[in-house]
Amino acid sequence: MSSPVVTRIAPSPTGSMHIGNARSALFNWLYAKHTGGKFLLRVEDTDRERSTEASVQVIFDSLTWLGLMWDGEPVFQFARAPIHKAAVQRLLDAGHAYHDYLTVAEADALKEESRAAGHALRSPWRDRKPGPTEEGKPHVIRFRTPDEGDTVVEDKVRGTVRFPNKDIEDFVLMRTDGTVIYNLAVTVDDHDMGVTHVIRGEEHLSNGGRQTLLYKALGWDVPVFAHLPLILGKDGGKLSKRHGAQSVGDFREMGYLPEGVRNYLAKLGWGHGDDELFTDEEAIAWFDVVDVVKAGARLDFDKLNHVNNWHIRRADDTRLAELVLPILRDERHLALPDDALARLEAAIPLVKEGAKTLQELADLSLYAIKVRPLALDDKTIGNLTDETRGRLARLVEALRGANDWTPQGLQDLLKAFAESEGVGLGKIGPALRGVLSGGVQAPDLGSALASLGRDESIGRIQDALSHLR
RNA sequence: GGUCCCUUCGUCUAUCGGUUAGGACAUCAGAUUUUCAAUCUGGGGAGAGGGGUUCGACUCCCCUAGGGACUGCCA
Repeated sequence: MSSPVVTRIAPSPTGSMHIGNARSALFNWLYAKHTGGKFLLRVEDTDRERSTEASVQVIFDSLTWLGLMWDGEPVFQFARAPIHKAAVQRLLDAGHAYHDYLTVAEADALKEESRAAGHALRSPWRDRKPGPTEEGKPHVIRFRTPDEGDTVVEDKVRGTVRFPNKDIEDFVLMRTDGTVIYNLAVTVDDHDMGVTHVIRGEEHLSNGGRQTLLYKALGWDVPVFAHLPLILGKDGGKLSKRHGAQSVGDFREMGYLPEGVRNYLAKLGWGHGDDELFTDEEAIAWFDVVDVVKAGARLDFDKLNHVNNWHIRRADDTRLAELVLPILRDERHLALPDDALARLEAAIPLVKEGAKTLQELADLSLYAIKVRPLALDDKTIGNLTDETRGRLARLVEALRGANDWTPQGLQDLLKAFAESEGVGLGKIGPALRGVLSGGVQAPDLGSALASLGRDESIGRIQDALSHLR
């Protein structure tokens, strides 16, 4: 009965993709998936200064990494300039727009006057035909905003929002150089792309009024609008670099999983009862724009960490190992053994419960990929008393004979060994830990031994016993 | 200045006129302990203020205060 939903994300290439933009993309994606509709991408590259090939690529990369794949080919706004111009001409022909020969300075002065008079800018040129002096002179084309009445935006999250027309200025549609302005381009493109639901940041709410005016003047159906609350920084201010992260790339570098970011972002400004941690399938099944919250939300890394940890726990270990490996190799410049990937795969399931990010997962699994002989930290060296050395040597024998090389089996073996030595585990644990890990974090000893394997474990212990005297 | 939006624990939120105002993160205390975590148990913590409407308001209306967006020949 109702036409299929079409949503879109329309970022402009600025060199990075803001996380707020990413959330808009997510909500559009979720809503399209939820309704079985389409999610389109339009690159707003009309600002030729900033629109480099590289910054366009950032948009593709950011969305791809986030797992928000768009349907069909992306639309490039700049390429549609002739269509935009035709729309302006239609507006001109219908009397909804006019040529304005005011200079920038004159327009500024007039805005001041209008403001003082209690209304927005209305150019004298709206009812004046260019004379011989103006013919051929540079000028802009402005929209003829109605003087009376209100423009109403039926917003899915904010309800009915009315803008008095007298307070909406005769905004520019086409610049002196013949290129069109944002509001015109967006309206024409959204219409041509068949967009049914415009879901975007709250900063566009007042543009919703101007665009509604354009849709009506052009004789088109107005799409459903839904304006999302802003994402704020920890201090409640606008999210910026000083808050630690603001672009999709930042979050990626900090070691967040795309599904973790999706989950957290979805929770930021939208909710489904008490559900906090969920999969994409659940989010898609539950999502609806009418459930979006109105107030701006602060980005909280503690909560993000918690959400991300949940997704790391349920992520595939091979995938995690493949993500952690380059961090260790390329970011930390560590020399890795040939079987590094296999070692990481063995270690990750033992340590991932405590990892909030991939960076932490790298810290926690670092012990596993160290190359023998390990450099020992001072604390461990201090622990290697003659007494302890004797015990470790005897432990090596016990390990050689171990027939249950599993975390639990080895845990039991250690307990039994400590007992046979007549001491508590605390007497041998710290030294063994240091010798096995080289001083970095490692899981409990049974798990550490199990993940390292018999040869590597015994080798590391013997290295310590022989290399240090 | 004008227009518009917003306002429940520190943070994200639930509540859709009747609840001891619920949950999550964070925090605090305890348990556990071979590092760091993780885990378990328990605790503290909220309706911006003022008026209405109503038998009854966090919930509806108005005012004030505070925060934010827009007010570009940027998007």
